[in-house]
Amino acid sequence: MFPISKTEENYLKAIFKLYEETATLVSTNAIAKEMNTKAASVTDMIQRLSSDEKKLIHYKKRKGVKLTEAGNKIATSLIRRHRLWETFLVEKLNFSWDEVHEIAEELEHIKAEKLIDRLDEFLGRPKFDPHGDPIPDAAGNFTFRKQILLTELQENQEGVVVGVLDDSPSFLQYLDKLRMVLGTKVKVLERIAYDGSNRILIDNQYEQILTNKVCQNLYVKVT
Amino acid sequence: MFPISKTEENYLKAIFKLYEETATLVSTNAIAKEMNTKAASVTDMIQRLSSDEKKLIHYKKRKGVKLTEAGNKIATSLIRRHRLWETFLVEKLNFSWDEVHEIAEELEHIKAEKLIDRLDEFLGRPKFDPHGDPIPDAAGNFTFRKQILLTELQENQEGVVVGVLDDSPSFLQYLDKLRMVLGTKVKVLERIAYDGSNRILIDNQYEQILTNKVCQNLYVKVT
DNA sequence: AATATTTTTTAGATTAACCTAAATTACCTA
DNA sequence: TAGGTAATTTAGGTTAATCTAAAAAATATT
Repeated sequence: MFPISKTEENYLKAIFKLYEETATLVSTNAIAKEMNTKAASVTDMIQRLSSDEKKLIHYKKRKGVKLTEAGNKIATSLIRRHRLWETFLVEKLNFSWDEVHEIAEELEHIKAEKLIDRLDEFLGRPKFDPHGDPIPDAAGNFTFRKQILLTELQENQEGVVVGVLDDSPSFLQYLDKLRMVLGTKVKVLERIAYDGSNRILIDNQYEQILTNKVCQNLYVKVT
Repeated sequence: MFPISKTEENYLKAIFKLYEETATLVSTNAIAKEMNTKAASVTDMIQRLSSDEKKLIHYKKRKGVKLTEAGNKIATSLIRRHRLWETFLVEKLNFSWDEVHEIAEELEHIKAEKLIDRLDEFLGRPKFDPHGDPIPDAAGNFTFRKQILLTELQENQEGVVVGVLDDSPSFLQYLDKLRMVLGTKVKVLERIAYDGSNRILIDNQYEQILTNKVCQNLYVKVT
């Protein structure tokens, strides 16, 4: 295989991300913004990545781009490396999850297969990184994070409201009063053993006690 | 501080190494050989590293180069990172000591101070890497590996002859016959409890039984 | 539809890191 | 010391990755 530069890898990662977010062909400008560079530079790189020798992206002039199978494989591998290193930094080196991104951004470009596999093993082949994002396995398969009930969230874990089990008007009205909508951030501050009630931080702003019953009817996704 | 590229770092490391080995000004050709590049490229880089903005090496045209204080600091930091990562790979990821070099060669260029400090801590602030080479501390100080007597080397440990205790001609002549000189590699294959004699592998080539008396008069450095 | 605006591409330059070939300097030995 | 060889530097060129400015195409607006 031809060698892929760090820069090329970063472009592939950006295209992967943008395509995932929008599910449409990715525009030159969108890539330029994502990569903090100029549209002209993006066009250059697009031409190289879509060249006959590389074929890492599909490109129709003035239409936009998306990854080919080969490009997708590389991007997935990068995400795997990134998230494994983030997990390492948080779990083994005691970084907090908000300070690991830039360092992982560097580490992810080291390609040695054996290194990644040993790291994966050392970490216990984790399926999710410290932000709750899935870590693709060596074959590139993601485990989708199932949504869980708020009662299943551990103390100090954070999540985002993604749905309800009980969709009765009274429940929804109650949620409304609590200012909890889809996308609201929640954090379990404390779970009171006595009655299963929960001290919840809503939107990083205010605390609220929620009963076990309420929490059993709220779906969240770990973040 | 101005940014230092990976390539510049590698040149500094090479100059450090060559200067340490020869203790004389390092020649353009020596660097070219060490870095697998051409003399002309080396001259280019020498000019950049010795420029008024950088001042990482002392350079007298056609005389050779050596590191400045600033250059030395960078090289030492690189060695620190390299050896810490090697230690990590061997001790935590179960690599064998002969397969870690190239991977560490990549990892060493990641500069985040905090990463290196946390890694150091995670490894228990080791003073030597898996090859027995000293790991400089955060301030750049090396712990010198004390020389020990060959009798103090463990079974299966390897060392390099660095001196003698007894410097009588008869002893030196005997060593000469054994083809043991300064720098000769030795490995303790077996220590015979009965009489304290030692089965030694010399220069990775031939075995020899050495008496306890001989081994008590030979200084080695663990490798 | 005609024009204006935005997006994308092209053209042409720049910088770091390399290269080869040629010129210069240092050194070694007869 | 003269000449020859080896080491070093200079000159000039290449490639990847960037940039700005301008041209071209697509999209929006009147």
